[in-house]
Amino acid sequence: MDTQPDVEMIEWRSVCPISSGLDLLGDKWSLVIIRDLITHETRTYSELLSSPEHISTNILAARLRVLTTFGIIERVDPDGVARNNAFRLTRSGAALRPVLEQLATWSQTHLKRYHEAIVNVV
Amino acid sequence: MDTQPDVEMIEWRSVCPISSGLDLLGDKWSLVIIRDLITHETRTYSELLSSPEHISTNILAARLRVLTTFGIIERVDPDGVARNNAFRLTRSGAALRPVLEQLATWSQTHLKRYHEAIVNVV
DNA sequence: CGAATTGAATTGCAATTTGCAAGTCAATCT
DNA sequence: AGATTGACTTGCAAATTGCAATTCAATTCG
Repeated sequence: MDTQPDVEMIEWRSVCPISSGLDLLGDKWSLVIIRDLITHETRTYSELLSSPEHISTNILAARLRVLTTFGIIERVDPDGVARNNAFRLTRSGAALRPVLEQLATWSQTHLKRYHEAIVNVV
Repeated sequence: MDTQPDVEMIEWRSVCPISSGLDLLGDKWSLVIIRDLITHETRTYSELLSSPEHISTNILAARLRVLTTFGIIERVDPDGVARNNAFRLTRSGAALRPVLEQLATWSQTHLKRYHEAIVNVV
């Protein structure tokens, strides 16, 4: 991951919208970050770090950069001091809500037998 | 990945259904395999290999094993000869269709500006 | 006002995962 | 019977992930 990630960084495996969505978001962390921003509106770097899944600092920074590059999240007050900045979903990012809702619904009904502590959020 | 994967192989990062779904399916290949089985009902190993995304043989075998372990796919004619076997979605796997539909819809509307060749499937 | 603290990262390195190429092995065609 | 095909497995290199430590500027504290 470079310091200035470009939109060209992603290799689209095919013209399929499903595989293309996964080319960008198909990893263990991106949608967790987006979940936090759906439930909390805005979150700072350290608030995102404090989520129960324990993302590590370098991975968080890298994902935030990519998500920003692709217009899924944006900084609040981007010209102020870094310390007080936070991230929020763009229109595009907010449009992922139905994807997460469907995933949550599926997990709640089909994963409970393997992971009893799983909770219902939808 | 062991030869006989167990349900214990996955470490659930939290009790959140979204992160838990991603613990199992949050990689670049699982949902691509599931997409193929949604659109084709049953597929053999080599048919899955021939998809345009070009999964490699070891990754495909590993993912099929995990998806089978978690009851998302199953073999057709599991007692026959391996050569003629194929995979198909279980009820649980078929229930992922809305997740993929929502992802496809999102990609079609929000990824086209970065990946012009993306096609509409929903 | 200077020192310690905090928030937002970056860097180095080890461990894990991914991916390519080649090999295995049993079941069919020829 | 020999070659081929389908379904994998194995070995190894490359890329990614994750942990720990470090940096660095902006507050807060004494």
